[in-house]
Amino acid sequence: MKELLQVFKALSDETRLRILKLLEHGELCVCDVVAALDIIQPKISFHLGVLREAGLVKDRRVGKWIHYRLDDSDIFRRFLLLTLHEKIPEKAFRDDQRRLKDFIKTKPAKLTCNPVLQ
Amino acid sequence: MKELLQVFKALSDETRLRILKLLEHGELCVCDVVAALDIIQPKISFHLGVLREAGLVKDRRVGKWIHYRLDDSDIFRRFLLLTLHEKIPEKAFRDDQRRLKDFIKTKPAKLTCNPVLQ
DNA sequence: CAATCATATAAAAAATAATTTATATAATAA
DNA sequence: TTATTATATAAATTATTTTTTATATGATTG
Repeated sequence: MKELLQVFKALSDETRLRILKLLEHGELCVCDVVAALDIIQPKISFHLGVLREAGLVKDRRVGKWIHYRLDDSDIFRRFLLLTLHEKIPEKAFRDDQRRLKDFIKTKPAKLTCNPVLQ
Repeated sequence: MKELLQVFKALSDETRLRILKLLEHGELCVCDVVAALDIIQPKISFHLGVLREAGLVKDRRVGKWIHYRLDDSDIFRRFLLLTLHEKIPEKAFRDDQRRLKDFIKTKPAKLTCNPVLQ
């Protein structure tokens, strides 16, 4: 009950949906998300924390970076994430995707942070 | 997107989950819900409004009463409601169910309002 | 080990949502 | 048609959540 509420609350915010959509294609570090959404870092950290507490994302430290990825180990959350990705068209957050691309392109040093995206 | 947010927000409140759980077994009028949840009427009306706006319940007038029922005409909402009913044990809101029963029992005149429950 | 970089957290401020109280509306009953 | 019953709505208050600003932590690099 409390858990259900926590998951629904986590999904009740546009910034957080943007983050989840961004993570659809794989793991990202906080600074990637900051750049993609063009939102200040403490705000992103706050929202990532809400998503983590709700069990919708997982984090792991990689050197001085912290990487976040979707957590679909639970079937209920997995369905919600699938629905989200299906219901929200790619173009809805086209700008986020573009800024992410640009950020990664213009920062070759960043590749140590996110080898997945090379 | 806006619609998704609206649905998740509607599900992010304990009172509203109690209402949805109560409606699992069929249509009820506002005064039934008021009695079952033991919550003042304007508050119940407010929450029913939120659920209605989100497309999770439907209403219809029956004489001077207004009946509410789950609206599962959309597959996404239907899944959410099913999950809710599956994830929240019956006993979680046992008191609500009991108060509803008592209310209906002690008000025979009410049967005009809710023939379903005779 | 001092400086820097990436991220988290705390405190204050701002925004949003829920609750209460009072009143309006609409249907029915007297 | 007046009174009553069921429900909705508006305004004011309270509570919760989000945002901002400032600072702390922890790892890395020079």
